[in-house]
Amino acid sequence: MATTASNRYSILTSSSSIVHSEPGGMQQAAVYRDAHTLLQNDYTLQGNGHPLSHAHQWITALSQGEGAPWLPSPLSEQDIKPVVQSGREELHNSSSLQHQQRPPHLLQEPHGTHQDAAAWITTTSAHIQSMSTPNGHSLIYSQPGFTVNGVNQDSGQHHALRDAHDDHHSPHLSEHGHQPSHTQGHGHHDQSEEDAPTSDDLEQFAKLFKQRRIKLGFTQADVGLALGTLYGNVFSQTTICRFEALQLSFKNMCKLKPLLNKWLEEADSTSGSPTSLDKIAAQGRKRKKRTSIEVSVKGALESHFLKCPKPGAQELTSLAGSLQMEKEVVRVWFCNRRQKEKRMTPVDGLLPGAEDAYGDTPPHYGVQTP
DNA sequence: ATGCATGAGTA
DNA sequence: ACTCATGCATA
Repeated sequence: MATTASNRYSILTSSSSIVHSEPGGMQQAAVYRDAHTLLQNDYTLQGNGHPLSHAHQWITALSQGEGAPWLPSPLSEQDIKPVVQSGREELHNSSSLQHQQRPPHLLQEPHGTHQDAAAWITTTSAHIQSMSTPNGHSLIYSQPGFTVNGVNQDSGQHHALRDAHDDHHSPHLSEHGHQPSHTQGHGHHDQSEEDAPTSDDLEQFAKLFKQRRIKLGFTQADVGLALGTLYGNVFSQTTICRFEALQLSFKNMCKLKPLLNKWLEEADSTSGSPTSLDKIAAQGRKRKKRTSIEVSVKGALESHFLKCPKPGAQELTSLAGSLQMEKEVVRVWFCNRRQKEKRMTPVDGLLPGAEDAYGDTPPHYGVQTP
């Protein structure tokens, strides 16, 4: 049974009024970017040339009536983000908005042998492998070849311990240093510039950030918008939330930290003249309705994941078939699941013995969730 | 706070 | 086809 979900996407969603016009107060879509470097997150829409990369099944499967609702309209269709603001603060400070960031550090994927063998930090410590933190803290998350030794903590004035995590997997020995970039022999905490933060730094910062943010009375969504006005990069509540919860990849955390740090400074320095303002109006992107997978099915997927986190196309098909789900949904589920494993705060509930049986998921030690 | 989803960039 | 960054929609 359990075939309730996974079929039927609400095709009755919305009237197909594609075009929209901003009646009334239409504000300039603040599109930063004019002739500068762009990053990645700026959806440049044009009326034509839809990025219909992959029209998947749901379209063909059940979209004959008049096209799947989530499909971009064949005509005018823009996809900007509908950033709706809370509508609390409508102050506007004329901050110079600039667009540009791209931290010169943080190398890209080395993709040499292992896709994840990115060697970021590499502190100049002597020993790398002491996961058993005597202090019982220091979040070591060994992801792709990133070694950090959070030994020697200090400033015993914050969180004592979160949980009794005793099941430490075997402290695998990582390869040694191979990144003669620039050794940063920092003996103390100091991470405000462009240096590779350690996972500990990130954890610290995230915590502090959240605290300050709340103190200042901002919501995660507010921050996301503020970042947009400050740097031209808008972020959603989701992202901010994940940052605070350390649910992003290490690399991603590193990228966001400077931005959030800046905002923090701005925020509390100008704690009187709020910032924030425009929101890019957006409208709609027709998305596929979020399919909710039943718990029972999830369980099944989980099981398969433990066995084989990377099922082949064939396996996906059969699995999907037996579960009566679209293959795409299953595929995406696995993708998302894999991403979870790569977060700084790995998913809990890992059974002992079943580790990286596929040589791609390095064991991670990490604890979180206060 | 999270689950499912999209898309750009890669391999 | 997969990873990675990111977010809409939802619990």
